Amino acid sequence: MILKKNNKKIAKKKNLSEKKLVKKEKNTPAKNDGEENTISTKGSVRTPALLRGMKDLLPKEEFFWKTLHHTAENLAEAYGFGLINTPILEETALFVRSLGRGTDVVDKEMYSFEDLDGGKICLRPEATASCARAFIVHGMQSLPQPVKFWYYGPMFRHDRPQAGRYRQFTQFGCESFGVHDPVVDAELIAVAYHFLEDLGLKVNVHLNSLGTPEDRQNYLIELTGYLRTKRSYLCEDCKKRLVKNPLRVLDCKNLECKEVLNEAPQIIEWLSESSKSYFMKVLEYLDEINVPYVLQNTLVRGLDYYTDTVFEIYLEEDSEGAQSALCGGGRYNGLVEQLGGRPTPGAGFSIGLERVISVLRKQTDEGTCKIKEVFPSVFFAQLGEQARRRALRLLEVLRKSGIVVAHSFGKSSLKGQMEMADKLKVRYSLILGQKEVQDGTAIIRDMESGIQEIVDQKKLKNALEKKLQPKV
RNA sequence: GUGGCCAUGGUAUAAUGGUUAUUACUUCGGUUUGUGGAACCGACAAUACGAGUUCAAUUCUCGUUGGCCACCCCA
Repeated sequence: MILKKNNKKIAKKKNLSEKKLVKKEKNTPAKNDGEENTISTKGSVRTPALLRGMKDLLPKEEFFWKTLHHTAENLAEAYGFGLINTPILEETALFVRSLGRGTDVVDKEMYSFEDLDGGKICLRPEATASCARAFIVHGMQSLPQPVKFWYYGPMFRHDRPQAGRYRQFTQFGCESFGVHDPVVDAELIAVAYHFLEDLGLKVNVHLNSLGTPEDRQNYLIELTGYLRTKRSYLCEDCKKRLVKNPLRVLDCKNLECKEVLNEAPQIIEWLSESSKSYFMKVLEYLDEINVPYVLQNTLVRGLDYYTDTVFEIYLEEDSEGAQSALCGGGRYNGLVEQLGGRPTPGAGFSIGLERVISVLRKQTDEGTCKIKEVFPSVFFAQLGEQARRRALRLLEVLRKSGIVVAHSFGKSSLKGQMEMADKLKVRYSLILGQKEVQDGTAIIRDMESGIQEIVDQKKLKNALEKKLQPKV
């Protein structure tokens, strides 16, 4: 059918030049596999597209990812967190019960579907609930407390894609279960802060406390009461929020709403004495370990499970941009119980790595990025079949001694290989030709000065190590 | 989910209701075959998809898909 259509189209273009006609015909599929849309301008088969909001991580970005992973691993382990890897697929109920019905994440953004056996499952939209589940399932309440996890992996939310927002994204996060102590909160904030700081980012920690669920409930009543009296001044969105999730009115960006909020009751004033002093302790500990922070009494988090301390970390400059929240987290003392475990306090944070990388890339363009990519410092050029064989062997030796050597066996001309060496910006090239193979030597060429020296193949490794040592 | 802007080779771009779709970078090959950074030459390679208007659409219109931005929300 499609074939017919195409012919029709070609027939229509009867005044096309012969050349163009031939080209078009070449692009016509010889046969159709029965799939729809198999026609493409590029060849006879339509290339399946990248799904919306998804992203391929290409080798040119790998370096960032590697750095982030190392940084996360080192930091988390230094603070005594143990790696946990929970499945990407979970029971849908896990998130409905923890994040709460009525939150956008659960209501609109979950990739949930029916399993082959009829069970309701979904792609995890976050990892905290999974950690809590694992904590319960593996009876970790009988481990020495706190139990500290760190995780690193993909999360899924069917949101509308935007800069710094993908449907599959990667989070690094830490969770700490079993201890209700301000030190825990402070430590988590410190880890998140240092992670971003280690990457050379200047960030601000925004901090608030929601108190106990009772505090929150009392405050909520008070706040809703107040907002109702000012209802007519609020924007449309906030009117909806008033019914659905009044706390969110607090961080509305609308100016008139902000004005209304100036007079609104402050959550801090509604905290119980113990919550208040708990929060003060968190601040004191942060001062103690020199983590700067900003109090933000309008900061509430979108997920239901938070209690007491909540925080977000933003990039210091350009705090506009809705996507500038790099990290979010807080305490969730009721979570484990909500999921059917023994009452267990907990706290954690997670960092959106795509956002971090987008900042790092911007800095790289500006030349202010702290992270620098390491290139191979040696290139191996070979000439002729015998040299190629010998080169393979020598490369093994060099690889085992940890020297990163680039090569391009695909190119046969020395000229081509030298061009490649130049593009890779290596410091030295090794040249091995017919002559060298016979003499058992190799040429080491300093790419900057062009000076060459002939070295015995057996001494190649040592010679290179020596040359590379001082500058590295 | 709502609104705005956008869609030309791998990347970045030019142009046009009509004949060979511009240019640069990248990639590949070459300028006497064992030496890179320069110069020159050549090759590969694009109008997102579908429909409509038209003698003729890459250009105009609509739809789809995708991207960016803002909102919502969140990391």
